[in-house]
Amino acid sequence: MTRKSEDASRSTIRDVAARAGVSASTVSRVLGGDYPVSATTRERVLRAVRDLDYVADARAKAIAGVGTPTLAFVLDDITGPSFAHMAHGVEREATRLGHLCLVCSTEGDVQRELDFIETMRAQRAAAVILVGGTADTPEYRRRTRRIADSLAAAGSRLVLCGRPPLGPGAPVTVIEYDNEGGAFALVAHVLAQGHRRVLFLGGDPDHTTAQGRERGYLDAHRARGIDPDPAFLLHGDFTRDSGHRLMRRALKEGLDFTAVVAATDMVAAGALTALHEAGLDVPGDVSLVGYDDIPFARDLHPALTTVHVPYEELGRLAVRTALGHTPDTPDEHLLLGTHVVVRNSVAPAKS
Amino acid sequence: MTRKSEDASRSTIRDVAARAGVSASTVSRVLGGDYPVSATTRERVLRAVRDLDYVADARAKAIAGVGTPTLAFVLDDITGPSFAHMAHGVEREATRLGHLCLVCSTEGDVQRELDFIETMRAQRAAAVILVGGTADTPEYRRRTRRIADSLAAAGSRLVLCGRPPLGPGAPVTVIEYDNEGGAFALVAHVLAQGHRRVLFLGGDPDHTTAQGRERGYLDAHRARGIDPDPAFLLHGDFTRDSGHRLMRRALKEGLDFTAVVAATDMVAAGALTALHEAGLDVPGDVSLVGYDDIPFARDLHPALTTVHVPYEELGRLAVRTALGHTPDTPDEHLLLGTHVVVRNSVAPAKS
DNA sequence: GTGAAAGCGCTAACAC
DNA sequence: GTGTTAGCGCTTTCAC
Repeated sequence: MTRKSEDASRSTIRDVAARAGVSASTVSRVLGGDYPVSATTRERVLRAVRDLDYVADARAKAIAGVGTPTLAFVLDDITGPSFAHMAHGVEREATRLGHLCLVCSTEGDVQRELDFIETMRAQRAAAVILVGGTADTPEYRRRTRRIADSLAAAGSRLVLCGRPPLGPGAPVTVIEYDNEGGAFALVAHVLAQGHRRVLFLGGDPDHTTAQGRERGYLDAHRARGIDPDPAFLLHGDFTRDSGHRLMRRALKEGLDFTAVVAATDMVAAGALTALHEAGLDVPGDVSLVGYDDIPFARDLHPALTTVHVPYEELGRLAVRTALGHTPDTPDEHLLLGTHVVVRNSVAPAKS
Repeated sequence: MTRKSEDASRSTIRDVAARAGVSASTVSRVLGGDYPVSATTRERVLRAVRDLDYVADARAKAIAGVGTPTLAFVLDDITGPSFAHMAHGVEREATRLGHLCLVCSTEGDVQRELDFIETMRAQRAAAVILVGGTADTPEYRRRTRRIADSLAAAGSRLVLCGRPPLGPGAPVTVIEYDNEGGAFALVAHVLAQGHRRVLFLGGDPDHTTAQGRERGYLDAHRARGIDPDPAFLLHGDFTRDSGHRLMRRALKEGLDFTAVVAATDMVAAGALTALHEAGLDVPGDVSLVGYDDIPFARDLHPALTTVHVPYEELGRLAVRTALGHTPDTPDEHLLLGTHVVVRNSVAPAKS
């Protein structure tokens, strides 16, 4: 039966030393691992440690130069399935590599993002991973570039995961996936089924991820010599509710389409429900596709044709590359591929 | 144009002091905020800070007694929607209260959980929040109890969020929701529609959450004087794939049921797809209900009847109560209510 | 108003 | 093997 400390909250290495009748250095040594200490001393120290339920203060160790490295990641909202998968990848790999993980959800607030990064710099985080796209403005690039420089100067590293590069020369690691290419392939698939009036349920027009997917949508049309009707480009966000709302609106306005491309599977889910509510059959009356290939996509009815994105892999790679980075490593930029997963939500166009 | 430091990685308060021609204490004072410092000195210091892109080491501040408080939360896998929502609640509230958040996914590995908690104790985290149910064994309780004591002795706090108490006297804060009650109401609703042969697609029989829901299922039957067929109790985990697998098996084995109760919405989603694949209509041929009320539940077809659980609220409350705890606060135990959300996946039994 | 000195909890270089 | 000392980067008395 281990006796509990009287006041573990204050128990320090010196308390342990005192109780064991040795010096603090000795305690440090037995706890530290590989250092010759006599068996009996070690025993006494260990006993004192147990009695006091002592555990060394990690912060103190850190400033003494032997801390557990930490890694930070910041995302919009962990609640989105694709974010969650990236986060999971980051988290797993960090743990595997013996790093602690600090998180922050910004709820899309740029200031929060900035503040958090500064805090991470103060924490001397080994790397800061920005997860997911963002509103891309010149101002944003300028600020982020500065952050990247600061972090780099401090021996840390900024990682953009699922977010485009900042431009040449910025000391950042970027791991992204091909939104444009994926959307292109997806829309090409829809067009190949004969659809010509294809609705696009997009996100925030300033958001990089939304932009990439929209570009793919547009390019796929142009590649076929089709000039997409601007009225078919709807904007919202990446949530289920946005998809539902947008779809209802399109229906109410009497937009004449035979297929709809949703910017994410969540959006597609909401859209699907709106379609069902309107008594429309998918894909009989209208075809529908999503993007992300979240696990749930298979359970929609009909099972959703979508684009698979290796989110977990993305997260894992982000930490691996960031942590593997040394001052002479060239700045890395990985672009992961995606592929269309054909299921049952697309049918040939009627006419 | 801010001049960038030559080597910000080493720039310390003394570097700033030197550059500003003052002492370290003075720098500390101007950065610290409320302390009389002459305007010109302050200006010089601030300039040096900018020039060197200096930011005080948070770890050092911490051991000097003025750190940013930190809070840790550990869960199985952020990828599950309900976990994600709890995490989100925790994260938001922590941020609001000015705390940093450390995360750890255990992937269900008990040892990982233990190790992480110990690490958090070393980090002097203000509270450690264990999110989600777990396999409940005497061994588990003993260990967790010890952890709770250690944490308490160190002035920290163990919080069980969505996990049952450890027994009397343990210094823990527990915020849970009523699995049993929710399941009871849900199953009662199904039985009220005349169903008598109701399949239960459960989770790990040792897992507290799974157990609670299973108890609710059983009790609802008994309350009606029905003795549920043990063959109708299937066990798996809380994933979509588990639901799919279990449902297929039940179908293949020719189990004769008219309704199915899934332990989570994810399980229900997989089950629904399996039902569809078998050419069965829901709720025409068989009724189906889930648990958790994840956003997606509305987009299943038919929209899923389920139990709403205030996950975010749960997370928020967990941190609020934990952080509000003082040595003389009585140990709190909050049990949040749930309610059935009736949608379209249940129909009256045929016969 | 500002600096020198002590101290936070730890590790490491240097003695013995 | 083990203790003493210095030092990590910061804050905070305590003097002046």
